[in-house]
Amino acid sequence: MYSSELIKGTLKTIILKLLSEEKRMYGYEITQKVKELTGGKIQLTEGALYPTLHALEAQGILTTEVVNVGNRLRKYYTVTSSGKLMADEKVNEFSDFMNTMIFLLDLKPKMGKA
Amino acid sequence: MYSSELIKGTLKTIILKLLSEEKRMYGYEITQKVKELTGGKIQLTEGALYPTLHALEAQGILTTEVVNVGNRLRKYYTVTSSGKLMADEKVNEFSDFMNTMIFLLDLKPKMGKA
DNA sequence: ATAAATACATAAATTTCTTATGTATATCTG
DNA sequence: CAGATATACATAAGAAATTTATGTATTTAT
Repeated sequence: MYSSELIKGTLKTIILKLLSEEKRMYGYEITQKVKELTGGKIQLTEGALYPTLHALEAQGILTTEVVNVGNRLRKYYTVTSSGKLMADEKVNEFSDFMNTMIFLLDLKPKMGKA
Repeated sequence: MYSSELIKGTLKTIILKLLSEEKRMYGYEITQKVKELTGGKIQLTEGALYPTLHALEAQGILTTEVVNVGNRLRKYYTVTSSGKLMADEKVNEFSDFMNTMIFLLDLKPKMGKA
């Protein structure tokens, strides 16, 4: 787990990127997917996730459909077309930001398991 | 300029890294150096910078010496030995975090002007 | 002379996230 | 089968970090 300061500000970017790829996902599913993809290094908390999803919905970035599974409900989120634009913008901005930080912090590019 | 959300959480890392390289710097100098190195993409605000410097000093991460230049004062900051350790930790953590994000956001490594 | 730059500082307001709490069903484990 | 854990949502109080605004004062450029 990273110190929480670092992760701040990336939540929307992560949500929009995942939803851009996966068609639709529900909140809990997003937390699990992020945990899985990062080997537990990033764990989204519900208290941060749900309010953010609600806000994105209110802005027309996401739409929802509630589905009953067994006896429990799931709220699926889908990105709208403007949401896809925003997802690209956010990812590009973060990418650009990383390059700036690599230069500023004098980091060597790492060719890892990618 | 990046959306401010992104820059959040990187302030201490930036300060400590610069001070680790430059021996000693004063607050205004840090803002100018960051602005210069990032082509204006990151501009530290005084309202964020000074309280953070004060906090780092209170924690023994930085020490200060006030110098009179002409008729104006400059407060120079220097990293202590524990500050150097913290600088390395912060930079390494951010580097690790970036790798995680590159994977999560499916970004291609960019060989740029570096 | 006036504006802009240099150089510090702090306080109120805002944003964003953490922590805590609440509800309810489903599944695993001994 | 009872209790713990996992699934699945939600919100509210508090904390943390930053923005915006304001203040003081000197120096340099126009």
